[in-house]
Amino acid sequence: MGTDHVTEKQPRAPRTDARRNHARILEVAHAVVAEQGTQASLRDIARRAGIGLGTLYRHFPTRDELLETLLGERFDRLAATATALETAHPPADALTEWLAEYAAFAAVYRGLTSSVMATLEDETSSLHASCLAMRQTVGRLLGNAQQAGLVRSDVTATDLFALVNALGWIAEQAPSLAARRDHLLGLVLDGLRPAAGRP
Amino acid sequence: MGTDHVTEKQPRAPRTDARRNHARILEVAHAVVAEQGTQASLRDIARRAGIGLGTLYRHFPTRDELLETLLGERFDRLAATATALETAHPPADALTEWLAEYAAFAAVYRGLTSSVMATLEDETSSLHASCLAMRQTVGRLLGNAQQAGLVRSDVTATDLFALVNALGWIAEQAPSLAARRDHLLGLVLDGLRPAAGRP
DNA sequence: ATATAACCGGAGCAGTGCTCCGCATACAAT
DNA sequence: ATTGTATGCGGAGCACTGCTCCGGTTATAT
Repeated sequence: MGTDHVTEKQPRAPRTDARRNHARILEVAHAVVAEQGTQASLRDIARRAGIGLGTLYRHFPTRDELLETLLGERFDRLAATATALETAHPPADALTEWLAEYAAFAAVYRGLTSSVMATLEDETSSLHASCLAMRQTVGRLLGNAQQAGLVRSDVTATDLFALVNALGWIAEQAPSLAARRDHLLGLVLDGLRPAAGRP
Repeated sequence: MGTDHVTEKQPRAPRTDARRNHARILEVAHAVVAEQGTQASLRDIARRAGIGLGTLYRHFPTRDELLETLLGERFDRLAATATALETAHPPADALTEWLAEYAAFAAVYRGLTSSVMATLEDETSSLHASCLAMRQTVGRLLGNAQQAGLVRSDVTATDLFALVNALGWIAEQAPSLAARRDHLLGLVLDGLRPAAGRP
């Protein structure tokens, strides 16, 4: 049973119009989400992409799936940034710098923080993997800082992630608070430093 | 122009059915909001109260108005608690104790934190007044703690409110995080303490 | 008993997420 | 070039949301 040609089980490549629509959806979705946040209307995205709603839903059956494609790469890049910072900076600097970077990113995509938190909780989410990977990478930075005695040992990566996302949430609530984002981040980070006579 | 009777401009008391519905709405709304959070469907509330949607909207033209009646009293009580703590405890204890109380309250009403933050920003909201009053009262506690040198002087009441609401937000995101709420509150509070050689 | 102001309740509008399926079409085989 | 069909398209439709508007009901004062 061996046909000469490569006709094993090629499921046939997607049609050109499908590929075109796929790309167009991502293009428009990026713009709309940057404008209106992760809660943007999918109908609106379809309309602005000049395609039918059904088409959008076939390409991305759930909102998460769309966000995954939209954000997955960014998350991976943030994880890579963490790894880079790990070798190039002393532990404490690496951690604070990454957190600042993440906060800046969260400022662009409104609603991202909620999505991330929900995703980390929901294992069936398609965004789960990339979020978890990112958290684990940051967990290494945290571990380094703790080993160096620069961060309290009773702080988990989950804690840290929750806090930095909460700061992102604050910034989303009001422009005036967004301006104080760095200040608040500083306050929180000070809370993570070990004090004399504490674990 | 002086009629003997008291017919000056009495706008006439509300009808008994109106009073009954008003009370019933509040009763049901409390239950539903406690169950489903502040984003509960108003249609659902009307349905469960056994009244028409129009009736609900006439009694409370906006969601905020309903929440105001539902939460205003609680807010006032929280403000009163703050005043009580101010005289009964040393500055730092008073502040931390109040914050813990607020966090506990926020845990009951899901979505409350978002409402509060939005309300503080929106002066036209009917909840604005009570929220602002509460924040100002807490601001006094904060001022005392700062004067006693127990809290950094560059922390504003707005900062503090944002942070404690953010902690409430975290707890809403996942049950597992709700369990660590007090721990996270501790972390944040440590960040507020002044360090040597800092303002 | 009656007049009427106050009140009730739901139909209706515009929006949302999401499903389903008849029809058009890109592509392969002839 | 023609034809067959798998594949993809797009919108009608369902169930929900917040909110408005108004014809019919009813409590209350006369």
